[in-house]
Amino acid sequence: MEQRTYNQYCATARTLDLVGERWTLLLIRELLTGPKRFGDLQAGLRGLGTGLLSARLKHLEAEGLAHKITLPPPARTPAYALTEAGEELGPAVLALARWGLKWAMDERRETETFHPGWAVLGLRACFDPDAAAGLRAVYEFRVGDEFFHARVDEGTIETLHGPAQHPDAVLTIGQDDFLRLTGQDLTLAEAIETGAASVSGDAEALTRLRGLFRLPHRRDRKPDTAAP
Amino acid sequence: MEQRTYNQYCATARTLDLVGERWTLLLIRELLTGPKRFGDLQAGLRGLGTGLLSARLKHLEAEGLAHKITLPPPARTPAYALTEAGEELGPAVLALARWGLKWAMDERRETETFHPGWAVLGLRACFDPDAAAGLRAVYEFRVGDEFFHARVDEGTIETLHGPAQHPDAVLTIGQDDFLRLTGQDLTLAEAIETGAASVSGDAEALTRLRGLFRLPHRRDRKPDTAAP
DNA sequence: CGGCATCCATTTTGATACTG
DNA sequence: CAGTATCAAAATGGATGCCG
Repeated sequence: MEQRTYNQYCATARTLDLVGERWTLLLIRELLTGPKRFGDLQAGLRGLGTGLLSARLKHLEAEGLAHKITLPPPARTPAYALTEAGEELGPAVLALARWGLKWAMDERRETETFHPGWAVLGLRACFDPDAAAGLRAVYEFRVGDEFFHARVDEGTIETLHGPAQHPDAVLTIGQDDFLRLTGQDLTLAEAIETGAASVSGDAEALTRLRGLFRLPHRRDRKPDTAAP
Repeated sequence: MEQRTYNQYCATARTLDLVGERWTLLLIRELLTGPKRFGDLQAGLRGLGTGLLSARLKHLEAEGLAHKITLPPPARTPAYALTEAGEELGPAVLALARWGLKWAMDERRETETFHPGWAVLGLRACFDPDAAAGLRAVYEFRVGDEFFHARVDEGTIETLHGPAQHPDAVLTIGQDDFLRLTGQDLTLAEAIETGAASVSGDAEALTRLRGLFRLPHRRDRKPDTAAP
C-alpha cells in the first residue's frame, strides 16, 4: 500500500501522503489524548473495521508516527501511542478543529456519534496562551463517566485521557452540557452558575479557568440557502 | 456524493468530511496563492483527472469554500477563488506544511514534480510574526519564470501568485536554488552572497527579509532504518 | 479481548476519449 | 481551453470466521 502518492516535492503533499488517507487523521486525533488500545480506538471510530484499523496502525508504525506499547501494570495489555513525530501533528489537527468549530459545527445530527474526548480536544484547540500567562495548574474534567485532565503551564496546555494525580481543580459535568459548552450554547461561566457543572478545588485556578478558552464565533459557509 | 461521512459530532471530523477527500486540500493549497483557472489547477496537480477535478470544484462550490469567478479583462476567462471560509483553511494547510517541512522533506525523488508556488507557501508557513514587528513591505519573488509577491504588514503576511504592483524589494532566483532555500540546503543570506539570488530595492526591506522566515530543523521520523 | 484473513457489495479513483 | 462521459483498477465497509 501507500503506492498512491501525490508525487509532489511539497511539504503539504508529503504530509498528506503520510496521513491524508481516510481515518488516519482521526486515528491521530484519538491518540492525541493519550495511548489507546485497539478496541478503544475502534469504539471511537464507528465505521472503521478491524481490518482497516489494523492496516492504518501498521502504516503509522512503519512511518514512525505511532508505536505499539505495553501498558504498565496492572493493565499489561497492548496499546498504541504517538511518537514525537506523531505528537507534533497536534497543531495540524487542532487547526482543522478550529476551522471546524467556526465553520462546520451546526446542529448535531441524529446519526452522529459523540465522545467527550473530542470536546476536550476542542477545548485544547481554543486554548488561549496569553490568557494562561503565569498560570500553572492541573484541571480534572469528569464528563459523564469519562475522566480527562488538562495541565496548564504558562502558555502551554496538555490534555490527556484519564484522571489527574493531583488536580488543583475539578470540574464535573454531564456529557450533554459539556457538549453545549464547546458548541457555544453555553459558556463555562453559565454552566457553573446554573449548576450544570460543579466545581471544586483551588479558587484561583477555577477563576482563571473561565478565561482560558476562546471559542470562535460560529459562521455560516453558505451564502443564502433558502431565501424567503 | 458526500454520502461517505464520518458521522461524528466533532470539529475535526466535520472538517475532514468537507475537505478530507483525496486532492481536496491540495486544491485548496493551489487556491491559497490566488484564483486559478481549471487548466492551471490541473497542471499543478498531476494525476488528478479532469473528471475528478471538476467534481471536487463542484463540491467546494456547493459547500461554500470556493466560487467560480470571471477573471477581469484582459483575461475574461473563468477561474476559481476561495471564499472567506476557504481562505481560512490556510492555517490548517500551513500547519500540515510546517509538519512536513520538519518531518517529511528528505531528498526530492525523481518522480516528484515541483512548482515554485509550493515553496512560496512554504515560506509563508515559516513566517515569523515577531520578526516582522514594525515592518510593512511588499516583496516580489521571481522564481524561474513565475512571479509571486508577499505583502508583509506588521505581524501578518500574504503571499500571492503574480507580480506586485509596487514592490519595495525584488528577489530573483532560479527554481532549483529556490528549492534548496526552502529545503534548508541554502539560507537566504547564502543565496544572496553566492549570487544564486539577486536582489534589488529598498535596503531595509532586504535586510529584514533574511530574518522573516524560520525554517524548522529537519528531523527523522524513523528510529533506525539500517543499523551499521 | 486483540488482531489477522477472507469474501464481496459499493465507492472512489485514474486514465482516456470526446464535445462545445 | 473548459468540462463531460466512460470504463477499469483500487480503496473502503461490513460481515464473518479464526486463533492466541
